[in-house]
Amino acid sequence: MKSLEDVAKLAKVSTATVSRALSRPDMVAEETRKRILAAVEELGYQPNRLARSLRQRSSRSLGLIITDILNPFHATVAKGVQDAAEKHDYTVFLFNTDEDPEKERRALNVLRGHLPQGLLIVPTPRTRENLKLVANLPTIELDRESGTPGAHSVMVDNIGGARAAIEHLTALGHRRIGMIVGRLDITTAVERHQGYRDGLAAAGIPYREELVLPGNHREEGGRIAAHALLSRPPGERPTALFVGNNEMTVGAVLAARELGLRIPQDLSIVGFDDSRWARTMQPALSVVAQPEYDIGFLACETLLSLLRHGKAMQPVRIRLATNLIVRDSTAPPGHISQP
Amino acid sequence: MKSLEDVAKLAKVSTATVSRALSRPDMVAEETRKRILAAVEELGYQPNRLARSLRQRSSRSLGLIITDILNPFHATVAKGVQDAAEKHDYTVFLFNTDEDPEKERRALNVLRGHLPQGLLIVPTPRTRENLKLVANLPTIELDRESGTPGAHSVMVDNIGGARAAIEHLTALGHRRIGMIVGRLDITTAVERHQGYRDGLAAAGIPYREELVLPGNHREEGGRIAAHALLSRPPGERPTALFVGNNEMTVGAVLAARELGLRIPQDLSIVGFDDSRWARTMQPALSVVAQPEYDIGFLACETLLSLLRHGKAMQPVRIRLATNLIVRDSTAPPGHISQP
DNA sequence: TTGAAAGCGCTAACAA
DNA sequence: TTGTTAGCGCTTTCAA
Repeated sequence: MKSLEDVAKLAKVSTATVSRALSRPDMVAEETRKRILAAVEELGYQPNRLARSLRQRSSRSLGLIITDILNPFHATVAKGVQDAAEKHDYTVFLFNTDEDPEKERRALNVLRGHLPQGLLIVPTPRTRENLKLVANLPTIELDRESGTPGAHSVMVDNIGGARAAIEHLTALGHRRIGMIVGRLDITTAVERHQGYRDGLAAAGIPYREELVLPGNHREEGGRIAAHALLSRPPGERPTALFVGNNEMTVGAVLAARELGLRIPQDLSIVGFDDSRWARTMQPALSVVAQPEYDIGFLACETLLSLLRHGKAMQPVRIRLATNLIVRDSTAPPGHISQP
Repeated sequence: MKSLEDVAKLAKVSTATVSRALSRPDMVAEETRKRILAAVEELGYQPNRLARSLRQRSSRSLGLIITDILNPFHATVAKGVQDAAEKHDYTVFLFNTDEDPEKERRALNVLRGHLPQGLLIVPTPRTRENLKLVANLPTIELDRESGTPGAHSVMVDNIGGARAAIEHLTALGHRRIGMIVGRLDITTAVERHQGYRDGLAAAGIPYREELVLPGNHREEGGRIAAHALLSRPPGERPTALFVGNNEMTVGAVLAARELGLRIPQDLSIVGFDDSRWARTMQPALSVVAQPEYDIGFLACETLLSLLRHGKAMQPVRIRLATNLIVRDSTAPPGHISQP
């Protein structure tokens, strides 16, 4: 690796001048600058970011901690973050927690050593505690909230989205609507559950606990919960299912198939979170779509602007709208009599 | 941030001793070490990795450059890499090129400034040239080859996988088998094409150029190519399609649907690369599965072992086996007469 | 507009 | 076994 000194020698100036030529060009004479840039070019010089960061006591980098890189939702969020960061010449350190608070803790500790300027994080249930490891690091929470007082966040309108899904179903005439909710220690699940209740209330349908089952946010959890709900006696079985995230929706669809229920004739399904899978499934799935990419992009832009303008601001809490996309998995109930 | 000096003061030793206590514990007296660790604990000290790396002139980090984080194949490879890296306490810098050589160049330049110890890269068509930016950086190519002489690589047996797919189809009785091949400037596409030819040859079926169409590795490219192949006159239309990657397979299935072709009655399809989509599609898709996770994990392990044992070794070229999974998208041709 | 010099936090000779 | 010291490559006073 070439260093500033190599460039300085070649351009016959001091290292200080080279440094200025690169980071504050207006402080260097036109003439000198040209000479320096030529030398940089000739040597293929790239600044050593470690040295720069060490000296400046902060690096042009951000941490990004997500819970599941294999989930297309998170992968897309990550892409939004990366694109925004790259635009501003920031490097992103990506960590994956698999929803494991212990992995999150480790990630935060490693991250700390890299002196990032800020952090974007999809919280786990212990994030509030873990964030103490990086106190004072400007942080934005994505998708969910950790409950940290004064935290910034970028989320979607989960309540409104869930409510829209339920209103769509009640408008079709469904009265017995089941929900596969996520883990109730994750705010998105709680909010979507709230939207479900609101939607029922708006249609004057009483809330029935036995129609709501938790799932672990994975395909298998959705499958098991759906099996339980759909195995209820004929008159008790939900005619429609609202599923709290993309992975569990896959499980629910598989369960319906295993039980020989046709969608939408025997069962209507609305999932949360769109995906190619939902789009190309047969029948194509009605879903509450989220602006995943925007969540990441906007969160990153917001964080960077927080960094620029000092962080003595009010907490930023952004809620993006969701979008109900009606496809072919929803129809009036009893379209064809139940088996 | 606390520094070594803070710890040293608290433990009443020199910074050098603290440094040793942390990185070479056996060089420090039991007694002293305990005192130091207590101080570390009390202060919540985390080493500044920038300073350490600057001093050691190399950081405990690796670069990972993939072409499309939104493609589950790549996301899974990335996860394999991350898991292996984490196991050895390495940090991964992840960059995404979107198959754009210019973005790749920028990524390499930024990466360079972070002094990574090694690089894992899914090449683009200009990687061979771009890699000059990081000459001497131990590098392993994943999934594809850039053509750099002496390069290390971890790939799958594309020829064998494709051949197995074709043999499966010919065994079912297909004679007119179309292929949607990828971009021929990417080695995987070339190899899968070769496997296709080999498979045909093994069954004594002549190769027909007009049955092979390129695609751009995206869903839309697959759709367009499939449309063209499947719109041929009845007696000329392929009875089976072999598609060169996961994204294009989605497009091919959509095209078949648009044309009213039933799978597998009217058309058999085999895709390359498994996915949840392929598994839960109806009919479930027959595919050549790749060990995505293992590609990443093994490549990372290999890179780290290269780093440990010096790099004066022979080029490492690992080929992992693929696995033909027969599901419901393949059947004998003319099962039901063509429309 | 430029240069000299100090120092970011750490590690690694070398000395004790 | 421990401490002293120099220095990784850069930025940033301060002085010229």
